[in-house]
Amino acid sequence: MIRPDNPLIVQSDRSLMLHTVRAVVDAKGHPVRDASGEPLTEEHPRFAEARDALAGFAELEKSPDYLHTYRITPVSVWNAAALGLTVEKIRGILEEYSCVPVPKRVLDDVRGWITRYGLLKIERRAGPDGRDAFELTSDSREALDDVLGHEAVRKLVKLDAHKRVWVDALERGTIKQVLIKIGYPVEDRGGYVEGDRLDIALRDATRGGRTFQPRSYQRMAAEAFHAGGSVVGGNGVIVLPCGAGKTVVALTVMSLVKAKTLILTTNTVAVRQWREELLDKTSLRPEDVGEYTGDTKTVAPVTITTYQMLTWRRAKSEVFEHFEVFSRENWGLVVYDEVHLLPAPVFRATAELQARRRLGLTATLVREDGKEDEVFCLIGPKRFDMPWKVLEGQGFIATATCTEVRVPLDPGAKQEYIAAGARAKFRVASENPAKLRAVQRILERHSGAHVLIIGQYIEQLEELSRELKAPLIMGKTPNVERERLYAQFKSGELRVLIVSKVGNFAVDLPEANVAIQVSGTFGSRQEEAQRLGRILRPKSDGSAAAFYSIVTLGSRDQEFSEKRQLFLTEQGYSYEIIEAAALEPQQGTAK
DNA sequence: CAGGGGGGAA
DNA sequence: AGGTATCCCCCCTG
Repeated sequence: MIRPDNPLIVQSDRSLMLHTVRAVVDAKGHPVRDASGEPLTEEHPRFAEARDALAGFAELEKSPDYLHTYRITPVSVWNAAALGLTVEKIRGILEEYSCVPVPKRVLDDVRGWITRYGLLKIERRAGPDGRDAFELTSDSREALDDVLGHEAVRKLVKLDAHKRVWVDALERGTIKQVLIKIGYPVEDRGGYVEGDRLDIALRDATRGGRTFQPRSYQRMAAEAFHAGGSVVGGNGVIVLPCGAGKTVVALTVMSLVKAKTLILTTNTVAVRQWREELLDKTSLRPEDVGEYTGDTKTVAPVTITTYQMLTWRRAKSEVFEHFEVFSRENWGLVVYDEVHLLPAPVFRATAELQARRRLGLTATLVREDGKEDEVFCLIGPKRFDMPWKVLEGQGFIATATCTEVRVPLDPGAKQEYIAAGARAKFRVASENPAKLRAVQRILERHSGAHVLIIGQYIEQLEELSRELKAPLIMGKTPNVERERLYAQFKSGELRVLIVSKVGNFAVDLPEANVAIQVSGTFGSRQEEAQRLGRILRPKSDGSAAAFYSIVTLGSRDQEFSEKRQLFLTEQGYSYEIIEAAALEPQQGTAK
């Protein structure tokens, strides 16, 4: 039933336009105007539910005030399909919110994609020589012939006399990468090696003296990953907001798999935090958990390392030396922390790990390099997700307000901005000295708060550090120093901490409740989400968190800022936009 | 053996 | 696209 007052328009190019507001009309249907004659608008009553329904299978592309644009993409549909969304359900959602008939072509495209997912399967067969062999199969001979028509596929497979298609165990990952590129996401039913057994349990009242229970959604996520046993389950991605406790999901999965585990993460501090969590919340003893980093190289039944370690090569060498060390161990599970950041070379290493269970953890499945399909085929599809606002509603992550503060370009920097080339303009605008004053006003506004100031240009951050007399943590800050400052911040001794890109992720600072972003990496949606994530740990007093993004009015900085906000907007956060002047005390009450 | 500096990589 | 920061190893110093 199509209703003309619905908020959605579905176009045949698979773009979706969603109205965020509608005009306020009087009883006669005339627009109501305010005192100055401007027509009044109100949030469209079906906007929020439509936005939440679309988030399941479409990606937000643009979010100006009145009209949000989404796009339905193959990977977004495949991830939805992995969670059981069907063409009929998608049709139902589109028709529920659309104000015009849904073009048949859109549904045909979606049907085509969903049909192709799982049309090709990889099955394990006992080979003649007793070794495992893998067969690429399909109920559709036509589909098999179609992919065999591609040179890249033929190079990776062997056909036998019965025209059956065989894949070498070493090419199991590569064939999936090639096939997804030509539109065939394979269902890998090849199963896993079990790995060396490791007795690991979550620490509970009877074991450690202290009670620890995963939250219900953490348990659900772990079980969704594990479900299906040794053939279907056991690989894929769990998507949970920052601060929702993804580590605990991994620990729960480990207690289900009970095998040697390799954990890959982004940096050394994260390695240490993983280790502490493992020792705190599981039955593992210190000697069971090894750190493998630049500082310490211990391989233990549970080993934690960084992505860069995994792909490190000697100059001009082809060999991943450390990866070879890990290859010798019989892992039953590999955990990919912050899987959206997986560097491209890790895909190559991961292609060789297809026989191991693989758990990806992330807050945002989006990447800015468009390699979502590689994550999909090498780690696995999305197995579980939970919208940020749902967890916020249940009190598991803090309520947060987002504010974009627009600061005019400092007069002193104006000439420089005009003279700068297109490339340099972004940097000049990002480092706008006038941002300092806005930061100071925000600090006054939140006088008792624990504030993180986050930016990407070291010079800018050093300047802020001098002016605000607050310490700065950046790449060259030694780990000891970092840990000292983080500890001071946690204890409350330190109220304001400035961090460079180091602070983007994997830093657990439960007390932080205000974040001020002064510059960022171009239009990175995931970076914006990570930075908001720094302040989402629920506060002991249940208070709200505040996120500020300071941008230079009318500049490249402001344009990129719009792009950065897309993911969080998709999740239901809305940015209040204010001018810097509104932060000044004398005008503070005016709204 | 800890810590700092240099160079390379993605 | 855009460019910075970061992390790794190795070598040096005391």
